[in-house]
Amino acid sequence: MKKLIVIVGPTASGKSRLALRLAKRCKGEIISCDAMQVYRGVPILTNQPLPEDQKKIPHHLIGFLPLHKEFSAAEFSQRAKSVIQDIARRRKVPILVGGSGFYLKALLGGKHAPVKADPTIRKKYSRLVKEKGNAYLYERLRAIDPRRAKKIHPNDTYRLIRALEIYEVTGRKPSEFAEGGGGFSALFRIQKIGLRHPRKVLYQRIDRRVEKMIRNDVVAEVKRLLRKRLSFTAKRIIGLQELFSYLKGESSLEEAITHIQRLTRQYAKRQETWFRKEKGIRWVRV
RNA sequence: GCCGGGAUAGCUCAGGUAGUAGAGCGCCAGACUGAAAAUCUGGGCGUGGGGAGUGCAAGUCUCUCUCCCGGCA
Repeated sequence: MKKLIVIVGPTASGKSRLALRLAKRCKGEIISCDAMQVYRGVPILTNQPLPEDQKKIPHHLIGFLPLHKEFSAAEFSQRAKSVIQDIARRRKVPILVGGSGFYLKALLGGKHAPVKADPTIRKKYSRLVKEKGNAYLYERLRAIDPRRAKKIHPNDTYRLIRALEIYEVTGRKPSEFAEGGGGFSALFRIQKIGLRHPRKVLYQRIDRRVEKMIRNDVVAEVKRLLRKRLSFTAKRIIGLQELFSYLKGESSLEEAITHIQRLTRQYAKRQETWFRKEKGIRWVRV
């Protein structure tokens, strides 16, 4: 059976470096599993691997998508599957590297409702929430699919809307699309490596990384995007809004930096929560 | 030096008529069914600046000291 290496861990834990080392040693190719590194034009802001490293080792799913395009776990899963199989066919070792736990789950974890996000439907429900509150949406979901409703908190508008969207598009209960064993992950012998640091060290690394981003002139990178149309997904890149507000004179650079550092630390914490519960990871303390 | 205004959770601050304290943010923990770097949930005993006084009882009233911020000199 073919081997698939998966490297997980919070942001700034050193995943890319480890991946590069492994790839050199075992003729591997790297596939990024990162919701934001897919975008073109933001290599500094999203910490994409350096061009020189990408030249030495083939990297995939990095910096290929224009910022006005939406992206999703679904699309990631599709693309990653074909890239990984292609690598394996060429007798190289695919090395999946990333911090987007949900994307990893979409790829390895199994089935999901085959329903694309529909902006019109979502807009409709967003308006409903504003008018009648999320309790109304929750009751509506409970009426059609109590099983799914039970797993969603009434305040979690995001998931409520998604569940109702699935129902509206397919006419079937969202809970029918239950998780199943993924056919894809069965094709490989998966070896998961997790990177871990003491919390204090990780936070220091994050703070330093943000400072380095500034030194590498991330401000210039972001300035070019000021007047561009950005997709819903791309708008959520950490640091984008903060640097925009600096560029528009609404905050100082100092404030923006502190803010970005904090958001990144909070993100890293959530990533740790996600991966901590994941089974079969060999944890490496760096 | 004088006149005001402050000093309460890590930070910013709320706290009629005195009855041992809350909110936002942070922080910690958790969830996560194809927009996830998102979204959501749970967690607050803190020598109430120091000292003295009045009261059954003081963050809350009185006095005093220390420090901070305005204004006037």
